[in-house]
Amino acid sequence: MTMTHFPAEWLKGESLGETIACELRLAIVDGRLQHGDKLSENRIAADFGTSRSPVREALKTLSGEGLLRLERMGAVVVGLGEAEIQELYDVRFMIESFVQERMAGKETGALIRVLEQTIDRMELAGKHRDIVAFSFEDFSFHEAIIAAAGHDRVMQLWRHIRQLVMTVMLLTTGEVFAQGEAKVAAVVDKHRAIATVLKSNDPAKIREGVREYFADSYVTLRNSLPEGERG
Amino acid sequence: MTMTHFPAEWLKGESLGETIACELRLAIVDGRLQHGDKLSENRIAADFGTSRSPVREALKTLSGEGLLRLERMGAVVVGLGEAEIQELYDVRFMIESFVQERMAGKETGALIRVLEQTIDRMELAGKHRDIVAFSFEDFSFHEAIIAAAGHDRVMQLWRHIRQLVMTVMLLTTGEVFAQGEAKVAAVVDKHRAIATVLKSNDPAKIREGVREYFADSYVTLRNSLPEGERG
DNA sequence: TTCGGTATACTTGTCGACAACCTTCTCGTA
DNA sequence: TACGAGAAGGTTGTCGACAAGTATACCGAA
Repeated sequence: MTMTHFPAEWLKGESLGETIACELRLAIVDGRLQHGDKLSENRIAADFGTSRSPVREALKTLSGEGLLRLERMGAVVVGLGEAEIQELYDVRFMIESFVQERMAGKETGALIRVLEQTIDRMELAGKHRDIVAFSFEDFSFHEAIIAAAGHDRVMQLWRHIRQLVMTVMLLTTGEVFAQGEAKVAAVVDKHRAIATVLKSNDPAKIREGVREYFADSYVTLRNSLPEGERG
Repeated sequence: MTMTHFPAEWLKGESLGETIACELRLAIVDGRLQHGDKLSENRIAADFGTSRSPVREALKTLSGEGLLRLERMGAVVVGLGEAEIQELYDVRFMIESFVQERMAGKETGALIRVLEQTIDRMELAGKHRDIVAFSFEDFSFHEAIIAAAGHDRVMQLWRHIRQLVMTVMLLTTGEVFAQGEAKVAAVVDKHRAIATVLKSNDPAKIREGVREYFADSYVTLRNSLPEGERG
């Protein structure tokens, strides 16, 4: 699954800086840019045919996502190896645990409806083998849950990793699709399970459901990336 | 406690963009810039006597910290009211819980030594009534713990709020000092308690210690800001 | 050969300028 | 008066240029 360009419809209306950030992010996540590579603003600006300003903005964004470090002399790629992806799942787990446990007492009817719609669209995208649509719905599912908590500052944390999560999902979805329809269906089911425990409004069930989801996700991921994809 | 300028020694060697970010951050946190205020890059650049480039960088940074929103037309201040500060404590609690529980099994000797040194310096700064030094040690204490976990991505999350936390500490420390020596000593003791539970290496004790620390911190905060300080 | 110093090329931080866009105010018209 | 078109001012996104600082390469001397 080679994906040399970020889906154009995902960055409609975005600024040049955002676009460059998305392209560079994808290049880092899929391994075209590897750990230790040094990037120069001038060089990237030349590659993209822009001035340094948007590149500068993009590098700052990516640095904020932890994909690279801004040093005195050039930006060095940190990359996203297996350990880093595990860490990303740790953080997602931490955030979703916090958010979902916090939602135990609240009215979740509206959220549940949105989630079920999202899952249906996800299932449909799975049938059409539409990687971009599928991963987008997957992403939307989790973002909807986090947004529903109404915790501005946790939402802010999420904003710092959302694009990265989206990009990682885009690539892992490709791997999942390559493993056949059963695997795709399993992913859909996992989301239905989350929606179900959320509907139960039982804190213990929710906590366990989230824990299970992420434990399982990491296994899926680990199987998806047998050896390549090192960043 | 009016503090119209960010401590100069904290931004020695920082770029103009960082400096402007720190000054604006302080202005937002201490309420000189209030919720809903609109900021213009041109205006701020004129105020600071710089070009728009560093201002732009600063606004992006502050937007990343959630202190303002970048809209089509100007940046609008989100501010830091009581609810937002509570949320900030939520996030700190979430991060430190994750980090400290994760540290239960590890060798913490080196960390403990650093923490004890830090607490000693904190106590000394308290005796000298040195607000800047005291809050800096307070900040260093928590950052040292988080850094010791060795979890790059959680550290990355921390980076997004560290400056904000530092600024909030700077102001709350002023309030604490105003409440007399006993209160200052209590804050020092709370840190000693954290170091102690960490030394115990007992997960349950650690979890409870962290919980207690933050529960207490929020009470302290609430008492510190009786009605003013709205952002 | 190895070490020290200088020149060189490249890097970032900052600046001022311009174009495209949005908002708002004003003015002419119904 | 009410309303719509258009001008005017303000805003961001992007650009190219310059200065200051740093790593590197090179060259001469010991």
